[in-house]
Amino acid sequence: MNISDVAERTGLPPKTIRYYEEIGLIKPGRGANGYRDFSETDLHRLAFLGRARGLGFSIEDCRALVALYDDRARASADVKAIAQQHLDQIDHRLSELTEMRATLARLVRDCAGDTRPDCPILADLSGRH
Amino acid sequence: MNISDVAERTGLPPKTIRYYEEIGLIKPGRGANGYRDFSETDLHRLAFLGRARGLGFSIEDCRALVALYDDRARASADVKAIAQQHLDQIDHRLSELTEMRATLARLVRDCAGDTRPDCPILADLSGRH
DNA sequence: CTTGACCTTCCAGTAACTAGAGTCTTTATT
DNA sequence: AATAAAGACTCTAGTTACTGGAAGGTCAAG
Repeated sequence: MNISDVAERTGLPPKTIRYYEEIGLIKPGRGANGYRDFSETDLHRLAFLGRARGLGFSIEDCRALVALYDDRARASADVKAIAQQHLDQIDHRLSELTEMRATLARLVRDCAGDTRPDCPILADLSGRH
Repeated sequence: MNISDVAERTGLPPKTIRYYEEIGLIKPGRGANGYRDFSETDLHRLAFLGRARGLGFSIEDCRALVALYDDRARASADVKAIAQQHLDQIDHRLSELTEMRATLARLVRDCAGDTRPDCPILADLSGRH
């Protein structure tokens, strides 16, 4: 299977697929013409990667996850540990963003947003209180 | 004032301050020895930048915000537009993260996390249902 | 006068792609 | 068969916002 077919079926752009090969996440075969020749296994692996990335797992997380996926004898605890760690990161990021949002929303609300130069947003950023 | 004093007073690392000069966000003077010599104005500007970055504004947003800050005749609407746009981005990111979190939390909850190889997290990522 | 703490510049690396140039192969049309 | 369009290939460089490290100049203290 050629790269554009795989791109279509996995939703990943060809550039990304080449990149994943470059960093060793997949190792598709090659035809006589030098074109990559993807197997069904490659396709599944790429789909797996696409879903993991969609859930926000880092590339290195993905590398660990596919290794565990390949390992028939893995313990589910190993997978859970990675997922739990990622979940904690998400929670952290969420609380940061939520706080940021609150501050920004207050500033936006208090700003007249008209032609006058007076602006509480800039006043806040400048450190005046 | 030397760079390490500024670093301490603004909370920004020296490397970051040099970087901000490199990309034109600040233009501190120079002493006879070639050392940067920061004025109180530079200090305020850096503190402003630090707060804006802390609120998640991009460097380009910051560039626009300091320009507006410098412009005595700016309209508050211009500032508000940037802030509102950023707020929208944050809301978008928040909803993505929230959804991601829900999916991941369900997977983690359903995973036994023991020594058995059976793992619902991998099952989900592999596309099985 | 030397040690150590600063300061300087410049180069390279990070995450995860993405854009574009230049070239080769395959496929379709004339 | 010639040609043109589509699609494949590699390689370089750019993106964001820094960060680390090397090599070298400067300054204050003992």
